[in-house]
Amino acid sequence: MILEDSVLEKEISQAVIRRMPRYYRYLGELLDEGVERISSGELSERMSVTASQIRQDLNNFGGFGQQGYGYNVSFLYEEIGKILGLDQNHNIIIIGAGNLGQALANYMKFDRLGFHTIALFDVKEELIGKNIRGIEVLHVKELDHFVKTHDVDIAALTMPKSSADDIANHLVSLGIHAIWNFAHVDLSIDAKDVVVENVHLSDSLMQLSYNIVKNK
Amino acid sequence: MILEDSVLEKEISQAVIRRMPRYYRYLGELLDEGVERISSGELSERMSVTASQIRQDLNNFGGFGQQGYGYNVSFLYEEIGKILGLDQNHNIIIIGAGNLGQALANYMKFDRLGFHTIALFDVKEELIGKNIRGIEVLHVKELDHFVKTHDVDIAALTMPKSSADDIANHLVSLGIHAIWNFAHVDLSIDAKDVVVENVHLSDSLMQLSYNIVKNK
DNA sequence: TAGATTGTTAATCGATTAACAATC
DNA sequence: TAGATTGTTAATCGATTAACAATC
Repeated sequence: MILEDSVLEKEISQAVIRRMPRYYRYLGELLDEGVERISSGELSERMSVTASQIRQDLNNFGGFGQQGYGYNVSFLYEEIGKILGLDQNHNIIIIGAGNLGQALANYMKFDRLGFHTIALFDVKEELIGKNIRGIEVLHVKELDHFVKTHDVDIAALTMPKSSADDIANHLVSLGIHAIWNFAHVDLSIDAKDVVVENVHLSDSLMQLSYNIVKNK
Repeated sequence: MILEDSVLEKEISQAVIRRMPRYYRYLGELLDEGVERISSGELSERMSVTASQIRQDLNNFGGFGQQGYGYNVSFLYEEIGKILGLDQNHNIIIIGAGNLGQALANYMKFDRLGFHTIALFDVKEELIGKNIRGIEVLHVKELDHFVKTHDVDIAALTMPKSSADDIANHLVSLGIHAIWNFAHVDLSIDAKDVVVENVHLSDSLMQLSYNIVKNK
């Protein structure tokens, strides 16, 4: 039974996953425009990808379309939302209440997607007690107690890289399984069931820089 | 001659480019540790990639190693820096002086890499005149004059998505060729010689969310 | 010199695109 | 029904890995 499951369950490549939020975004726009149905051909033109890729991508998760008709926009939007886990709520804590941490806490867009920041943490006394859209900045020494008494799904690391690895491993030991890492390091976490998503801003800037120089 | 050039010039894939900043980061660490030379084998273990990929990647840009010896850390570090354009200065302006814009302006790390923020722009009166590490927040109405009188290499867009596309195209018309886009939209710029690097934070969060749900 | 490790070619693997039968 | 468009298989393309001759 277990064997059968693992055999049937085809792993979906991260290349596909990376494209799903973009589909979700475009379908949201179509929805706003009042478009009811769309074919892979039309969508492909809008998004500058091949229609083949769209159909192939979607069929990793099931047949959401109908021959001769195309895809129902609102249905597909909902389905991709479910695939991405947007049908459930995710509580976020942010470690590092500097500008970046505060910026993340301020994004109302994340709330609309089901991601709710419930606390920020920092070590700087002048930040403790500060309130961002009703979200309080707490001292890091309260982290353990907070995590044990709240439902925390994601920890965003927006503190300096020097402490990132220690904090990350500590959070994992507290039972956190998902880390959104903005620190400029690759975290070394041995636990196998922890997912890490990196946002390396300086890497992104260097990529841009490469393309600038190449362009000249 | 032109034909010959374009034939010889093999386009390097973005997959390779995306890995270069990571090599740069690890080499920087080795440098800090005082390591003088490293083989692709040792580096591959540290970075959890194949030695083959490292050699293949580097050889897109030239032979930086030596048979029987490996790679000289500081030389390779310098060379990758050059490839990524870190041997030159890049002036950045940030459009949108909210938390995210301020966070970017505050990153001293970028300065160390040669990326200097020289101004922020916003429309909110309460932000105008504010000073971040000596960088002033100006009103957007001064944008044209500023760009014409300064050497601006990169524009970072950290304002709401509603105005992102208009501003982006306006910046391009002012002669800016590189955009670091944090707005949650795909910019539609027709100019062919403009490079855009997107940082879609909500896409990143959704990817994380997918992996959380899959993990359960 | 012998040993180590690169640079590079060849083999494999995976992802994208094309094609088309199934079907609404 | 005829036309449109999907779902899916097959073909192509590109990226990764393996292998090894070149050479320090």
